[in-house]
Amino acid sequence: MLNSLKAIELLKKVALRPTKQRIALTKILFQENHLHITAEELHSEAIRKGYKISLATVYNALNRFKEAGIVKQVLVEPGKIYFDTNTEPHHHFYIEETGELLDVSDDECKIASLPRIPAEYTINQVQVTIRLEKSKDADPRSRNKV
Amino acid sequence: MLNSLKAIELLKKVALRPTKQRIALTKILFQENHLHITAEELHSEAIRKGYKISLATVYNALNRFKEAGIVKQVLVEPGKIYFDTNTEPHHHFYIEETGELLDVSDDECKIASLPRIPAEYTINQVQVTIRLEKSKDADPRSRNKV
DNA sequence: AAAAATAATTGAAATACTTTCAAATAACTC
DNA sequence: GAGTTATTTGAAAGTATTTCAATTATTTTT
Repeated sequence: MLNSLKAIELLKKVALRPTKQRIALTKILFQENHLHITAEELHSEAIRKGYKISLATVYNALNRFKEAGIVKQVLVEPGKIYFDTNTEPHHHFYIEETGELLDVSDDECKIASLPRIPAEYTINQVQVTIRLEKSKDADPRSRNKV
Repeated sequence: MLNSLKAIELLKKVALRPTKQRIALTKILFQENHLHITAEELHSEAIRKGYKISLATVYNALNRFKEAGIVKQVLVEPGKIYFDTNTEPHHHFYIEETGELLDVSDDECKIASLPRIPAEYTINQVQVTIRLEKSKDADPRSRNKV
């Protein structure tokens, strides 16, 4: 977990007021390992850690963080927004049964060809989501097929 | 638009009772060109065409269609489910400003390398979403600048 | 072709997630 | 430290979707 000074530094760098609540969330979010977390989960974790913060503030903060470019949204499940602290170009495994999200580095998943982009548009983001499910049969030969 | 006989045929093939409402939706959905549509949009379209059908039924029907594998869900916008009548492996352009979804054929977007799949899991689906935005330099005089 | 069994449709209520509101509070500027 | 500006908050509202239980439609059985 980040210390408060580092958290304040990060918030100031992206021109966000380092309030008590944002510092708390920043400390939880920006760890060594990247995180995939919903607003509700982040709120629970903050409360568990003893911070006094409302759910509305967590939603507000995450939206400011997103605008500031320090988190990204990931949409893999209907009606649920995951926030990803990894803002580098990368992709995801999504495990349907558990709702678990795993990072796939840009290196591990290369796109060979992209289609022609419609005129007047530019690419904002290319997202690859690889949806996984528990193998239904024990036969190893049929695994990893597309 | 499909005729009723073709619609009934399709529904029977996937073991769904061909009710009046499902036949109506099937006729709207499975056209020459593939469709990306939300439940609300499909409901409006059905009403506009003169069918008597409730929104709850549209939601129910789309979920049955999804289970039967004749439509697929596409998640590109928070809190909104698009249904795609193209069930072949393919990808999408998503235009942020308009909420428009465009198909990208499998051929046009080739993935060169996939990461190692975690043990005991199989790939269910690989989705590539290419998010587009209107090029910022719409003014021709400002083009080609860094 | 009834009768019995099964499944689908419906409006309304419930749910889940997220945003908005306006008042109180906190953080910044001078 | 006074004044300005932004943030936090609980509550209410908003949005999309699901569930409910009663009614109605469809299929199966006889």
